[in-house]
Amino acid sequence: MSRPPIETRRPLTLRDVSEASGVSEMTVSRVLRNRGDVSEATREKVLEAAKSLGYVPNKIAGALASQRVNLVGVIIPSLSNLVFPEVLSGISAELEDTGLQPVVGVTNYSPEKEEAVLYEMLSWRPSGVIIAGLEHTEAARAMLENAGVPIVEIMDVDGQGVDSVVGISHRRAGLHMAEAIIAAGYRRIGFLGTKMPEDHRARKRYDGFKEGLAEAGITLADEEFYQGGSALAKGREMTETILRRTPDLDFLYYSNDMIGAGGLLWCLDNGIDVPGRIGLAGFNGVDLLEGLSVRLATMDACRREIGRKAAEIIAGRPHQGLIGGEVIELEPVLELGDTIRKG
Amino acid sequence: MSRPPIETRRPLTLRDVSEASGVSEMTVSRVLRNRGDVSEATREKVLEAAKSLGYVPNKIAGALASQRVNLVGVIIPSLSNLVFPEVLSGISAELEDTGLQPVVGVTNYSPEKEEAVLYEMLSWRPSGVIIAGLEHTEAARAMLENAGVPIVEIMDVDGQGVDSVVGISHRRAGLHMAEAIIAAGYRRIGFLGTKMPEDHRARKRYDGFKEGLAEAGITLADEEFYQGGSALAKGREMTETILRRTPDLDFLYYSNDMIGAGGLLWCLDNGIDVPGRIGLAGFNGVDLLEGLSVRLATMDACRREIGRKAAEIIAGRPHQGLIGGEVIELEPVLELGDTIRKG
DNA sequence: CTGAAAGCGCTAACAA
DNA sequence: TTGTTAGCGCTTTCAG
Repeated sequence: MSRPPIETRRPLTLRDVSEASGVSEMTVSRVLRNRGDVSEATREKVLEAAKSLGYVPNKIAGALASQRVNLVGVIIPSLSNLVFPEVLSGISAELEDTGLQPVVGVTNYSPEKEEAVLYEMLSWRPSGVIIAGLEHTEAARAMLENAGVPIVEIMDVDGQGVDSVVGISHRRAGLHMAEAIIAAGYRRIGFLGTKMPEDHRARKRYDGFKEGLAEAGITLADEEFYQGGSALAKGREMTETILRRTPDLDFLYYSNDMIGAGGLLWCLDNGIDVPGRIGLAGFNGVDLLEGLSVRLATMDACRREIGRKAAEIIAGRPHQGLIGGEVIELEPVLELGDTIRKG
Repeated sequence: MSRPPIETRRPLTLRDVSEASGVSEMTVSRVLRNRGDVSEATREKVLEAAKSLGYVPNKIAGALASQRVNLVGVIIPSLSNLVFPEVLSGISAELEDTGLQPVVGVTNYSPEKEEAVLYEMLSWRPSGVIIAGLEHTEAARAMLENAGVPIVEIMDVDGQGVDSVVGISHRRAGLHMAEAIIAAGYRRIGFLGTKMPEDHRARKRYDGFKEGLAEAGITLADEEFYQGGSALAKGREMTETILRRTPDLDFLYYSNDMIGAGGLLWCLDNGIDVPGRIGLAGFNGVDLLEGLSVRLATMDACRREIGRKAAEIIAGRPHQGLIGGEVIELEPVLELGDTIRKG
């Protein structure tokens, strides 16, 4: 079933509206942007002409002329990670009434791809850039430094940012989780996470976690890593694997909630007493999982809030002058749930 | 801890590279775009100058001059629906090597927001637009018709598209699910879904489902709708509610996999025999859930594939001439899983 | 309140 | 292989 081709006519310009309304291009432009004083009469004439023609302004030309682009570049590692759509949603909510629009680029956790995406974004001369993480290639870092627009690095505060930074300390998140686990009396502790050298935040949590254990004179009893696949399913598998290998583990710390939920479900299916026989904890506070009958212990990473604050910095910067260099550290909240023994 | 402000120097232009390399702007431009023949010697000179200056081309100016924009507008209702990030991922994969870049706009299922987002997108004169659904405001439809670039409406084929269409028939998806359920011997059937007047695809599945039941002389025994909140949790709640109200139901059809999974978990927790006492089915084939011990019956909506095909149409159009009007209907695959009785 | 002129930074088209 | 010229469609600036 095919229909006649869309006709490719010349796109309408300001001039068309100008001619149709008998008003100069300049005045038409003023009306369409709500700038300067225009008499109500001309205003209406113009608006009507524009509407009846179906005129859509050309922002390319507008941006070139005004040297102003209402776009904010947002660079994130992934859209399937669940965490990032939430950050995005915070950004998008905060930007709602500012006239700014987020443009998303995805890097798949590849520094090279990140560099390429950043280059591409900067070539559109956005009003600001929000980028996940503090670790970038040298070239990317140079681009960020020279972009001449506000840059906000998000998610992580453990390191040195280029301009502003909004996030949590993943190192301390891991450390605090270790402390809570030890305080609850667990001693034979296993770690389960992703095998992703480029997931710096997961790594920092891992490091912080081990640090926290070390403070209590404990070392990780076992660990297990995975790559790709459905996180829930991987959580099951890994849990089975690690418990088979090291049966006396009494706690499993998962580097994210999805694998943690998989592990939890596996334990429940297999009649393992949680948190009596074994305790579990994840990371992120994914609300997706709120419907589980047993609530997994986790740490909320303040994802929406991070998005909001980052967007706020970009949107606010022009007003408060180009200050730059804010560092906003949010405090992740430990939620004990039902998978860590109380007292 | 604050650092000195980012210095706001004049952005570099082609002219700066031209002067630094002693080559004309035009030749610099050619080198940077890999266009036309340039001697290896000049080429290297230019590249080095550009790199050492840290020059990033201005696509705004480039796009205006060349009347070409390597952006593809993608307009979707939501990023938290899980389905859409998957579609996006298909689009982004297909566009990978075409030089085209997706730009995402989110409508929150609001037709007015969709109209606004579309207007905004078209004002950047993208090379094409991919938009979810066939239902738009009159103004939005007019914009799509007059955009002068390929338009692909995705997800749904039940209705009349503006240009090309890639999707599945949600009506028939619902209908087939009804047939499968009846064939398995279930008779007292309940429906659980979202209370979203603007989710036309869910509505079409609902209609198709009832149609399928009607063919067998059956009517829906009960139904329950929800709005907002964690889908998994809502699935639990609604399942409890509907079964309390209508205890003799022997099948529950959920309008998406997440609430379906919530219902499944509730049944398992409450020792209800699935699929013996009651059968369950969802919709979407969300791999996120692959780790459940009992696999929910579902219908894969071919989300990545839809994204791929849509992007392929946009990317391919310039080559095969502006034909327009393809309609690609994909066939959702019924996956019986473990929650529908066999035979 | 309205209009005219001069670009924004780049590329198409042509000339050398 | 390289350079020159003339815009792309809009906004800034300044003059009426």
